[in-house]
Amino acid sequence: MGSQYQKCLKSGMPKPVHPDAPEQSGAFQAFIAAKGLRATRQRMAVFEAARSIAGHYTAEDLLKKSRSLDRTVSRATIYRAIPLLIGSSVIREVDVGRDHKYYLAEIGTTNFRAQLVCESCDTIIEVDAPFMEWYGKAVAAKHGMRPISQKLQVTALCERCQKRKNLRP
Amino acid sequence: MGSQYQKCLKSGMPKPVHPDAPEQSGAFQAFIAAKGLRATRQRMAVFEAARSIAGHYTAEDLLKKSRSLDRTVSRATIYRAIPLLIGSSVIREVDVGRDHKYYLAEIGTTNFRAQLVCESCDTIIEVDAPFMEWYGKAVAAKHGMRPISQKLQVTALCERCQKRKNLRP
DNA sequence: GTAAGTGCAAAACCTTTGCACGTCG
DNA sequence: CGACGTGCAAAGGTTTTGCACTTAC
Repeated sequence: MGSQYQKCLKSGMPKPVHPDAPEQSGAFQAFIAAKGLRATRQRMAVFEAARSIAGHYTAEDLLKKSRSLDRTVSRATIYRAIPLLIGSSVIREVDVGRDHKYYLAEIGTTNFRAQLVCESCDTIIEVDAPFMEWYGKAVAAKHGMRPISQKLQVTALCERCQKRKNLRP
Repeated sequence: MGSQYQKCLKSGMPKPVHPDAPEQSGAFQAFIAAKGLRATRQRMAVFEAARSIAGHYTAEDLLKKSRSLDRTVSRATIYRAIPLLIGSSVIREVDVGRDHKYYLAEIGTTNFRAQLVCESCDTIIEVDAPFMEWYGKAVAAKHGMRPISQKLQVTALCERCQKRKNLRP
């Protein structure tokens, strides 16, 4: 935590990539350029991979997919690229307290989202919960704190796993 | 995750220790006995330590405190005792996505609690949010899932850290 | 050309586990 | 006694980092 990349992103971030924009790749390159970074072959491969995987995926999934686009992408590059992708709003990080974090292609909604996590199969469903954003901010303010972000996470058993006697798939 | 202890606790758990009961230690021993476990010197030391630390603490904090009561307590014993303490409702686990988990002596309230976490100093404030319990369950049900637990976490900057220019203490 | 970026492998970090010994009942 | 519990140290698994080599600009 707290790597050079994260620090770099916190200060003076150019405006985020707009996920709905048709010229996604161009926007990411713009972000890269604005930060004085370089659009390397590996970075672009990770970017393409990050956009193309459906649903929630792990860093390892991202590595596999990236390597299918560019054989030379290493694990270190994945972990170094992730903060850039988050900073440019290409992906979002979802930490549901499992052993690894999940990532998700950001698709434009700015609404607050809650995560419904199946305890058995780890499937994550995201649901809009705009009211929560207000609620969390109000709670923080009530305690003299300046709100930054919030997370609502419901652990549950999905329909399929309810039928399957709670076995991991 | 998913150790023998956790499995053991999931099935046929005797009724939890009542934190408000005056004879706490006795109740914990009762839990231990009901599970066919043994009330060892180390276990009782960890139990006493877990009850005596104020606020949120880490496994390492618990180890230090336990060792101050019984020099022979090892790190392994701490990690093996934690699921027992959780199972008997002596402590509660709080995972706010930091590198380590936090624990907290359970003090009787059965209300749902949200966590207000200071991003800078990691201080955790717990606030009753009974409405959220209903809300989370409703969201799960709406998606055909059977709710198990939920977590509302607000990351913010506490008053002290707002003044201190966000430096970690 | 030169500084940023990369791959590799080792390190870091909390937590878990295998094993031989200790001890509770 | 005999199984449960313990300490120690090593293993686990994800993420980070040091270093020398590449490469984008």
